[in-house]
Amino acid sequence: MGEQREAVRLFNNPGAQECADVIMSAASKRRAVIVLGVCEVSYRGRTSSELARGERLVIVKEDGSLLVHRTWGYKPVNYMPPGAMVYAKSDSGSVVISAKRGSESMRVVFHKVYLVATLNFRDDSSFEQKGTEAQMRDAVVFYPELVEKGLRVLTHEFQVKSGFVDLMALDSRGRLVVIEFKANPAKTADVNQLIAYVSRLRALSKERGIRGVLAAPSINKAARKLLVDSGLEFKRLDKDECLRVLEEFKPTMSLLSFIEKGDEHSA
Amino acid sequence: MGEQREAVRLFNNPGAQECADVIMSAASKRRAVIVLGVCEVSYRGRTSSELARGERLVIVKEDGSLLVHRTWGYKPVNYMPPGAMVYAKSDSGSVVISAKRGSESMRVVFHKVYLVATLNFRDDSSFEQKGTEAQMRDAVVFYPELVEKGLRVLTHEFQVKSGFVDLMALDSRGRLVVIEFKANPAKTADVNQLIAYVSRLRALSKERGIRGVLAAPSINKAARKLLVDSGLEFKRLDKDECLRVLEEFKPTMSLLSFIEKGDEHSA
DNA sequence: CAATGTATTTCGGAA
DNA sequence: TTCCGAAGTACATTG
Repeated sequence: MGEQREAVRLFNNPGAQECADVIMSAASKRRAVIVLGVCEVSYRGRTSSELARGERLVIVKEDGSLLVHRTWGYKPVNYMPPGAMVYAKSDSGSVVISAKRGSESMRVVFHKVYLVATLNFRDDSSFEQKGTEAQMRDAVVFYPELVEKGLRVLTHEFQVKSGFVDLMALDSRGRLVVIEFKANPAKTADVNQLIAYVSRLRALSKERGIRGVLAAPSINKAARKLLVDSGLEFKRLDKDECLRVLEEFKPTMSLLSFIEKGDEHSA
Repeated sequence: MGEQREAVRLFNNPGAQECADVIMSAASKRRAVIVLGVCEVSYRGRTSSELARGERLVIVKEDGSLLVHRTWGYKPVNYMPPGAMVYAKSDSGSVVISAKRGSESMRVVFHKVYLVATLNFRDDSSFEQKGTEAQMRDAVVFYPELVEKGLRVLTHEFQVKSGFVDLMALDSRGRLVVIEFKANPAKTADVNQLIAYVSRLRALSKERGIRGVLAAPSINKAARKLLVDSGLEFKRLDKDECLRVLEEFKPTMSLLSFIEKGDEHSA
């Protein structure tokens, strides 16, 4: 017995009809195809784009995604996301690959095809990645001093539906403090969010002493200016510091979590 | 005479040494290479990742970017951005491709190579795209009725980077209108941006009649609620409509642009 | 399904 | 060069 499976099948300098057939056949079997040749590309959908004639690598993947790569750059110059319906046909000596997905459509016309290869690939390995996280908010809930001394947390759902979570607290002088956390360097949009929230809160309560604090590892210059001009505050909050606190309080956390659930039931 | 240039050079089932040589040779000539085969990948840098053995397509581009693609998904499962130094060598029957770029490094080990192809591609076409946020704004500048009848535009810098507010105008009753454009469906963050700007403007000028308009192709539910609750308005603005207007006014545009530059010099 | 945040974000333009 | 925000962002996760 030899190999049953042919991982790569090559078609060198195929005719237009043969090329179209190969692509359609692969698509029907849910196999990926790569095409090397001279093509032009047009796209209509979220925007419109035209890419004139040039030599490129086109990848039709088994999930319907379609990538047009030039010989430089990380990103494809044109593409369709997964889920597109892909068709190929021969048209007066050219190969036309078209893809549709909702209101988006893309069309690749190959004037010359150097190579087509169908891929019957096996790849079920999982992709393992380590080293990302941001549960700064939980850390602050358990150790409010990370933000400032004397802070008492009012809202404290440390159910991590990570999302922009505004924490409400009282400072040492009894003023309401709205805290917004960001795991990444704070941008203008983050400041806008805090401005919008605080301004709504002030409009509702007529309370003048409401403070707004943006807590993040860093903040860019424009954002900082906007923040200060708006009478709000920045607090540098290091991710590693938060993680250390979290580690330290981990046992307490699970215990408290249990107690709170008990409280809920008794309420 | 015949063709001088060979756009694609194929090496079918190459030996490990031959494969490594081909890759190194291509790299030295600044040519892209694609490799089909069985590989495993590890990456160290911004995070750490391991990808176990599987059949994949690897692209080494002429700018030093390195992409590992599976047969599904838009994104490469592993990659190095442009600017990496790429090396290839044969190591006890395997081909090892390594890439370094600052503190980042990636290593692809091919246990079996089905195909290597070096690409000597020509592709100097420009990529033209239409339908961006900036173009929506330009369209409204030339045809304010796209937003509402009687609107007069105050600020009208054509290719100004956005950042603050997109457009200031007066409505038919003389009220100040702040308009923010979004080419994509409007989200909460976009509403926040408008709230923040309008609230600052109101605080500064004590003017009560300031209107805020968010102009976008659509708006999601949460964003709409926030918008309305904040006393602001939504205006559906179709991308294609804007493009048609732009086409119509294109000659006028370049002329006006020229005149404005002239004004700057005379000022 | 919609909405929200993350990304080894990448990419381009302006300060 | 650095900074900053858009992207045809894609993608996972959670309500």
